[in-house]
Amino acid sequence: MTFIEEVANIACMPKPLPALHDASPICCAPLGTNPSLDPGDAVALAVRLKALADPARLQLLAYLLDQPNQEGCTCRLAPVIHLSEPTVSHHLKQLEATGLLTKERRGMTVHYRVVPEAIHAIARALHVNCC
Amino acid sequence: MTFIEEVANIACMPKPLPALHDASPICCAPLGTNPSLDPGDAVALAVRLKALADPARLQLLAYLLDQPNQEGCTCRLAPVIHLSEPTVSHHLKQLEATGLLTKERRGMTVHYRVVPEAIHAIARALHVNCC
DNA sequence: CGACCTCTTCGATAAATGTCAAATATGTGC
DNA sequence: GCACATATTTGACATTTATCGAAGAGGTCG
Repeated sequence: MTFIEEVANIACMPKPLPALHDASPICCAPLGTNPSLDPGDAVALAVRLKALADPARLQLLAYLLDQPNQEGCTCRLAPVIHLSEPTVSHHLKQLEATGLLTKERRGMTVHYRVVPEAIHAIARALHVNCC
Repeated sequence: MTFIEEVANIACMPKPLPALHDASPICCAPLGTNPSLDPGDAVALAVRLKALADPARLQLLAYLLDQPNQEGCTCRLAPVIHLSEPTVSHHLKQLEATGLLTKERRGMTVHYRVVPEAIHAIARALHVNCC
Protein backbone atom coordinates (compact mmCIF):
# COMPACT_ATOMS: atom_id res chain seq x y z
CA MET A 1 0.00 0.00 0.00
CA THR A 2 1.38 3.39 -0.93
CA PHE A 3 1.67 6.20 1.58
CA ILE A 4 -1.17 8.14 0.05
CA GLU A 5 -3.44 5.12 0.07
CA GLU A 6 -2.56 4.53 3.67
CA VAL A 7 -3.46 8.08 4.55
CA ALA A 8 -6.68 7.79 2.59
CA ASN A 9 -7.70 4.82 4.70
CA ILE A 10 -6.80 6.40 7.98
CA ALA A 11 -7.81 9.99 7.51
CA CYS A 12 -10.26 10.07 4.60
CA MET A 13 -8.04 11.92 2.19
CA PRO A 14 -8.44 13.90 0.06
CA LYS A 15 -10.57 16.79 1.31
CA PRO A 16 -10.63 18.19 4.80
CA LEU A 17 -8.88 15.95 7.29
CA PRO A 18 -10.67 15.71 10.59
CA ALA A 19 -9.58 18.60 12.78
CA LEU A 20 -6.55 17.61 14.78
CA HIS A 21 -8.09 18.63 18.10
CA ASP A 22 -11.03 16.37 17.37
CA ALA A 23 -8.89 13.41 16.50
CA SER A 24 -6.47 13.11 19.36
CA PRO A 25 -5.46 14.45 22.75
CA ILE A 26 -2.88 16.92 21.61
CA CYS A 27 -2.68 19.54 24.34
CA CYS A 28 -0.28 19.82 25.89
CA ALA A 29 2.20 16.95 25.67
CA PRO A 30 0.92 14.70 22.92
CA LEU A 31 4.19 13.33 21.70
CA GLY A 32 5.33 12.72 25.25
CA THR A 33 2.08 11.43 26.66
CA ASN A 34 1.59 8.55 24.29
CA PRO A 35 4.12 5.95 25.40
CA SER A 36 4.05 4.56 21.92
CA LEU A 37 2.44 6.90 19.42
CA ASP A 38 -0.24 5.04 17.51
CA PRO A 39 0.83 4.52 13.88
CA GLY A 40 -2.44 6.02 12.69
CA ASP A 41 -1.95 9.15 14.78
CA ALA A 42 1.63 9.34 13.61
CA VAL A 43 0.53 9.28 9.98
CA ALA A 44 -2.19 11.86 10.61
CA LEU A 45 0.23 14.24 12.26
CA ALA A 46 2.92 13.58 9.66
CA VAL A 47 0.52 14.47 6.86
CA ARG A 48 -0.22 17.84 8.43
CA LEU A 49 3.43 18.56 9.16
CA LYS A 50 4.30 17.61 5.61
CA ALA A 51 1.79 20.14 4.33
CA LEU A 52 3.67 22.81 6.27
CA ALA A 53 7.15 21.52 5.47
CA ASP A 54 7.74 23.40 2.24
CA PRO A 55 9.27 26.85 1.83
CA ALA A 56 6.74 27.91 -0.78
CA ARG A 57 3.78 26.91 1.36
CA LEU A 58 5.25 28.59 4.44
CA GLN A 59 5.69 31.77 2.49
CA LEU A 60 2.15 31.54 1.19
CA LEU A 61 0.84 31.18 4.73
CA ALA A 62 2.99 34.02 6.02
CA TYR A 63 1.75 36.29 3.26
CA LEU A 64 -1.88 35.37 3.80
CA LEU A 65 -1.61 35.84 7.57
CA ASP A 66 -0.52 39.39 6.92
CA GLN A 67 -3.42 40.21 4.61
CA PRO A 68 -6.80 41.67 5.59
CA ASN A 69 -9.01 38.73 6.57
CA GLN A 70 -5.93 36.56 6.17
CA GLU A 71 -6.97 35.78 2.64
CA GLY A 72 -5.94 36.24 -0.97
CA CYS A 73 -6.47 34.93 -4.49
CA THR A 74 -4.21 32.77 -6.57
CA CYS A 75 -3.23 35.48 -9.00
CA ARG A 76 -1.90 37.70 -6.22
CA LEU A 77 -0.08 34.86 -4.53
CA ALA A 78 1.92 33.63 -7.50
CA PRO A 79 4.12 36.73 -7.77
CA VAL A 80 4.77 36.64 -4.03
CA ILE A 81 6.72 33.41 -4.13
CA HIS A 82 8.01 33.67 -7.69
CA LEU A 83 6.48 30.45 -8.92
CA SER A 84 4.11 29.72 -11.76
CA GLU A 85 0.39 29.87 -11.17
CA PRO A 86 -0.14 26.13 -11.63
CA THR A 87 2.48 25.45 -9.01
CA VAL A 88 0.89 27.90 -6.60
CA SER A 89 -2.49 26.33 -7.25
CA HIS A 90 -0.94 22.97 -6.46
CA HIS A 91 0.41 24.20 -3.13
CA LEU A 92 -2.84 25.90 -2.19
CA LYS A 93 -4.69 22.70 -2.90
CA GLN A 94 -2.46 20.82 -0.49
CA LEU A 95 -2.91 23.41 2.21
CA GLU A 96 -6.64 23.21 1.74
CA ALA A 97 -6.67 19.42 1.77
CA THR A 98 -5.07 19.42 5.20
CA GLY A 99 -7.44 22.06 6.52
CA LEU A 100 -4.85 24.82 6.77
CA LEU A 101 -6.73 26.96 4.26
CA THR A 102 -10.32 27.35 3.16
CA LYS A 103 -11.30 28.19 -0.38
CA GLU A 104 -14.10 30.34 -1.68
CA ARG A 105 -14.93 31.33 -5.22
CA ARG A 106 -15.95 34.96 -5.66
CA GLY A 107 -16.65 35.66 -9.28
CA MET A 108 -13.60 35.07 -11.35
CA THR A 109 -11.21 34.82 -8.47
CA VAL A 110 -10.78 32.16 -5.82
CA HIS A 111 -9.98 33.35 -2.32
CA TYR A 112 -7.98 31.25 0.07
CA ARG A 113 -8.17 32.01 3.77
CA VAL A 114 -5.96 30.84 6.62
CA VAL A 115 -7.44 28.63 9.33
CA PRO A 116 -5.27 29.64 12.29
CA GLU A 117 -6.78 26.98 14.56
CA ALA A 118 -5.43 24.30 12.24
CA ILE A 119 -1.94 25.71 12.58
CA HIS A 120 -2.34 26.01 16.33
CA ALA A 121 -3.47 22.43 16.60
CA ILE A 122 -0.29 21.27 14.94
CA ALA A 123 1.80 23.55 17.14
CA ARG A 124 0.14 22.16 20.25
CA ALA A 125 0.87 18.64 19.09
CA LEU A 126 4.55 19.57 19.35
CA HIS A 127 4.44 21.19 22.76
CA VAL A 128 6.09 18.54 24.84
CA ASN A 129 6.36 18.63 28.61
CA CYS A 130 5.06 22.12 29.02
CA CYS A 131 1.94 24.15 29.79
CA MET B 1 20.91 24.33 -7.34
CA THR B 2 19.27 21.42 -5.60
CA PHE B 3 17.23 21.82 -2.45
CA ILE B 4 19.90 20.22 -0.30
CA GLU B 5 22.59 22.47 -1.73
CA GLU B 6 20.41 25.46 -1.11
CA VAL B 7 19.92 24.44 2.50
CA ALA B 8 23.64 23.83 2.86
CA ASN B 9 24.33 27.38 1.79
CA ILE B 10 21.74 28.90 4.04
CA ALA B 11 21.98 26.76 7.15
CA CYS B 12 25.37 25.06 7.01
CA MET B 13 24.06 21.53 6.58
CA PRO B 14 24.80 18.88 7.51
CA LYS B 15 25.32 18.75 11.28
CA PRO B 16 23.46 20.80 13.85
CA LEU B 17 21.43 23.55 12.31
CA PRO B 18 21.61 26.77 14.27
CA ALA B 19 19.01 26.68 17.02
CA LEU B 20 15.76 28.06 15.72
CA HIS B 21 15.42 30.60 18.52
CA ASP B 22 18.82 31.95 17.62
CA ALA B 23 18.01 32.28 13.98
CA SER B 24 14.75 34.19 13.90
CA PRO B 25 12.11 35.91 15.99
CA ILE B 26 9.77 32.99 16.39
CA CYS B 27 7.83 33.65 19.59
CA CYS B 28 5.01 34.14 19.41
CA ALA B 29 3.68 34.98 15.95
CA PRO B 30 6.50 34.36 13.51
CA LEU B 31 4.52 33.33 10.49
CA GLY B 32 2.15 36.22 11.01
CA THR B 33 4.68 38.84 11.98
CA ASN B 34 6.82 38.66 8.89
CA PRO B 35 4.76 40.36 6.20
CA SER B 36 6.67 38.37 3.64
CA LEU B 37 8.60 35.48 5.17
CA ASP B 38 12.20 35.61 4.03
CA PRO B 39 12.97 32.75 1.63
CA GLY B 40 15.96 31.75 3.76
CA ASP B 41 13.88 31.60 6.92
CA ALA B 42 11.22 29.69 5.03
CA VAL B 43 13.76 27.08 3.96
CA ALA B 44 15.23 26.83 7.46
CA LEU B 45 11.82 26.26 9.01
CA ALA B 46 10.78 23.89 6.24
CA VAL B 47 13.85 21.74 6.81
CA ARG B 48 12.98 21.34 10.48
CA LEU B 49 9.34 20.64 9.79
CA LYS B 50 10.34 18.11 7.16
CA ALA B 51 12.45 16.31 9.74
CA LEU B 52 9.33 15.95 11.87
CA ALA B 53 6.98 15.17 9.02
CA ASP B 54 7.38 11.42 8.94
CA PRO B 55 5.40 8.80 10.83
CA ALA B 56 8.47 6.75 11.68
CA ARG B 57 10.34 9.74 13.06
CA LEU B 58 7.33 10.92 15.06
CA GLN B 59 7.01 7.49 16.60
CA LEU B 60 10.71 7.46 17.41
CA LEU B 61 10.40 10.80 19.16
CA ALA B 62 7.28 9.74 21.03
CA TYR B 63 8.99 6.60 22.24
CA LEU B 64 12.13 8.42 23.30
CA LEU B 65 10.17 11.11 25.13
CA ASP B 66 8.63 8.37 27.22
CA GLN B 67 11.94 6.79 28.18
CA PRO B 68 14.09 7.61 31.20
CA ASN B 69 16.31 10.54 30.23
CA GLN B 70 14.34 10.66 26.99
CA GLU B 71 16.95 8.53 25.34
CA GLY B 72 17.50 5.14 23.75
CA CYS B 73 19.80 3.18 21.48
CA THR B 74 19.27 2.14 17.89
CA CYS B 75 18.82 -1.54 18.60
CA ARG B 76 15.91 -0.88 20.96
CA LEU B 77 14.29 1.60 18.63
CA ALA B 78 14.15 -0.58 15.55
CA PRO B 79 11.59 -3.04 16.97
CA VAL B 80 9.43 -0.16 18.18
CA ILE B 81 8.58 1.05 14.72
CA HIS B 82 8.94 -2.24 12.88
CA LEU B 83 11.58 -1.08 10.44
CA SER B 84 15.05 -2.36 9.69
CA GLU B 85 17.99 -1.07 11.65
CA PRO B 86 19.56 0.72 8.68
CA THR B 87 16.30 2.56 8.12
CA VAL B 88 16.04 3.54 11.76
CA SER B 89 19.64 4.71 11.70
CA HIS B 90 18.79 6.82 8.67
CA HIS B 91 15.88 8.47 10.48
CA LEU B 92 17.89 9.06 13.63
CA LYS B 93 20.57 10.71 11.57
CA GLN B 94 18.05 13.11 10.11
CA LEU B 95 16.65 13.97 13.51
CA GLU B 96 20.15 14.61 14.78
CA ALA B 97 21.09 16.71 11.75
CA THR B 98 18.21 19.07 12.51
CA GLY B 99 19.04 19.26 16.19
CA LEU B 100 16.02 17.31 17.40
CA LEU B 101 18.21 14.58 18.87
CA THR B 102 21.72 14.38 20.27
CA LYS B 103 23.87 11.32 19.88
CA GLU B 104 26.36 9.77 22.29
CA ARG B 105 28.37 6.60 21.96
CA ARG B 106 28.55 4.51 25.14
CA GLY B 107 30.56 1.38 24.54
CA MET B 108 28.93 -0.69 21.91
CA THR B 109 25.67 1.18 21.82
CA VAL B 110 24.79 4.65 20.58
CA HIS B 111 22.32 6.62 22.65
CA TYR B 112 20.07 9.20 21.08
CA ARG B 113 18.44 11.77 23.31
CA VAL B 114 15.58 14.16 22.61
CA VAL B 115 16.21 17.90 22.60
CA PRO B 116 12.81 19.18 23.72
CA GLU B 117 13.80 22.81 23.19
CA ALA B 118 14.26 22.11 19.50
CA ILE B 119 10.75 20.75 19.26
CA HIS B 120 9.39 23.68 21.23
CA ALA B 121 11.13 26.14 18.96
CA ILE B 122 9.37 24.66 15.97
CA ALA B 123 6.07 24.67 17.80
CA ARG B 124 6.50 28.34 18.70
CA ALA B 125 7.22 29.14 15.09
CA LEU B 126 3.70 27.95 14.34
CA HIS B 127 1.91 29.83 17.10
CA VAL B 128 0.25 32.53 15.14
CA ASN B 129 -1.64 35.46 16.66
CA CYS B 130 -1.53 34.18 20.19
CA CYS B 131 0.32 34.47 23.51
C1' DC C 1 43.66 -12.39 17.55
C1' DG C 2 39.05 -13.76 16.53
C1' DA C 3 34.14 -14.17 17.39
C1' DC C 4 30.47 -11.33 18.30
C1' DC C 5 27.42 -7.32 18.93
C1' DT C 6 25.94 -2.75 17.48
C1' DC C 7 25.62 0.75 14.28
C1' DT C 8 26.35 3.09 9.89
C1' DT C 9 27.32 3.35 5.01
C1' DC C 10 26.63 1.74 0.34
C1' DG C 11 23.95 0.48 -3.63
C1' DA C 12 19.61 -0.27 -5.46
C1' DT C 13 14.70 0.42 -6.06
C1' DA C 14 10.05 2.09 -5.80
C1' DA C 15 7.42 5.95 -4.44
C1' DA C 16 6.50 10.67 -3.64
C1' DT C 17 7.35 15.61 -4.54
C1' DG C 18 7.98 20.14 -6.82
C1' DT C 19 7.99 22.36 -10.96
C1' DC C 20 6.62 23.93 -15.52
C1' DA C 21 4.14 24.42 -20.14
C1' DA C 22 0.10 23.26 -22.46
C1' DA C 23 -4.52 22.32 -22.28
C1' DT C 24 -8.90 22.68 -19.96
C1' DA C 25 -12.26 24.58 -16.96
C1' DT C 26 -14.99 28.53 -14.79
C1' DG C 27 -16.75 32.93 -14.80
C1' DT C 28 -17.38 38.03 -16.70
C1' DG C 29 -18.76 41.34 -19.88
C1' DC C 30 -19.33 42.94 -24.54
C1' DG D 1 -21.94 33.60 -28.61
C1' DC D 2 -17.21 35.36 -28.23
C1' DA D 3 -13.16 37.37 -26.34
C1' DC D 4 -10.96 37.73 -22.08
C1' DA D 5 -9.36 36.91 -17.21
C1' DT D 6 -8.60 33.67 -13.58
C1' DA D 7 -7.86 29.07 -11.87
C1' DT D 8 -7.12 24.17 -12.21
C1' DT D 9 -5.91 19.86 -14.41
C1' DT D 10 -2.89 17.10 -17.21
C1' DG D 11 1.43 15.25 -18.69
C1' DA D 12 6.18 15.29 -18.30
C1' DC D 13 10.48 15.62 -15.96
C1' DA D 14 14.11 15.85 -12.44
C1' DT D 15 14.83 15.61 -7.59
C1' DT D 16 14.13 13.81 -3.19
C1' DT D 17 12.70 10.25 -0.06
C1' DA D 18 11.93 5.81 2.41
C1' DT D 19 13.16 1.38 2.46
C1' DC D 20 15.91 -2.79 2.34
C1' DG D 21 19.93 -6.21 2.11
C1' DA D 22 24.73 -6.53 2.03
C1' DA D 23 28.92 -4.89 3.35
C1' DG D 24 31.88 -2.28 6.37
C1' DA D 25 33.23 0.21 10.67
C1' DG D 26 33.52 0.61 15.76
C1' DG D 27 33.73 -1.60 20.13
C1' DT D 28 33.71 -5.73 23.64
C1' DC D 29 35.30 -9.82 25.51
C1' DG D 30 36.77 -14.46 25.52
